[in-house]
Amino acid sequence: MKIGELARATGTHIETIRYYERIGLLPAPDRTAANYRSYGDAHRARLSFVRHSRELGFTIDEVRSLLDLSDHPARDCGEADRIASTHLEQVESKIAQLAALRDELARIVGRCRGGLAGDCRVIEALGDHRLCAADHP
Amino acid sequence: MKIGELARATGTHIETIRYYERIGLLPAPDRTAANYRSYGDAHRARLSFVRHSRELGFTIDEVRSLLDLSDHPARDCGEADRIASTHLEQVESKIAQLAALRDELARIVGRCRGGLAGDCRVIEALGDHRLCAADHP
DNA sequence: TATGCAGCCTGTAGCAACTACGGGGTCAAG
DNA sequence: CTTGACCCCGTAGTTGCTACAGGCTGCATA
Repeated sequence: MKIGELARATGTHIETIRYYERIGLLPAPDRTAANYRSYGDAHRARLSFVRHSRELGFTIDEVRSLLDLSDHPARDCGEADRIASTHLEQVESKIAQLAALRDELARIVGRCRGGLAGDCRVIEALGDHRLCAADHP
Repeated sequence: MKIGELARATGTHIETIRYYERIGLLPAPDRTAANYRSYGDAHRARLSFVRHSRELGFTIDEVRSLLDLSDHPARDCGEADRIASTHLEQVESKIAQLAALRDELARIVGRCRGGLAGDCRVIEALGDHRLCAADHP
């Protein structure tokens, strides 16, 4: 299949596919006589793997390691588990961070009663960290 | 105070301060005879405002608008409230997104029983979106 | 046959929001 | 008088794409 088709099949932008090829995340496919990229099912599977991993928030480098493992089925999968677990921890701490942030924002927004910017509690709160209820990032 | 002092006082990198000046977020301060930047309390307050806003996740452009309001106390603060509310919504949806992600990751990680990458459920799950419990970003 | 248009090619530049670096000037202490 | 901490500037790198510009290719239609 051509690049446009692969893009549609995987929900990826054409430019992103070429980008992944450039950075060595996807292998360079064969070319047609007209120099068009020509992909097969293996390419599609690999790109799906990449997209799915990216959607789950893994960095490109992590995806690289995961792909490498997937390419070497005889290797120990402890590394995959470690990458995923570490990432899970990061996601969890990011959630906690954002929750603190949300609380703070909600508190700030709740205090606005309209009127002039000079009296605005939102502006005031932004200027003075001491007005914060709790630590946030 | 000099830039290093301001940096320490606000928990900002020196480069970041210069960057903010370059993009017009902070006014260019006076210079000493040796061409060192020389800051006063107004600068420190403004930088604190910026840092605090950034920590709360506002974009530079949003910070610019908020600073503008803070510079014009006679203006209506509805805009500040709007920016903060919109941002709050974004944070909330980001949290929901990450929570879905966390659930999926936890599910994936939980399935790893060790062994070979070829049999690893983590790798498998990454390759096949259909194995997902729910929609994630 | 001509022509239009979708689709592909390459290479480069842009985005956010910094961060790092190289090569140099300044200043106070020892 | 030299050492080290601090400051200056300008530029390039980071992550993960995305968006051109300028030019082929391939197929359908007039």
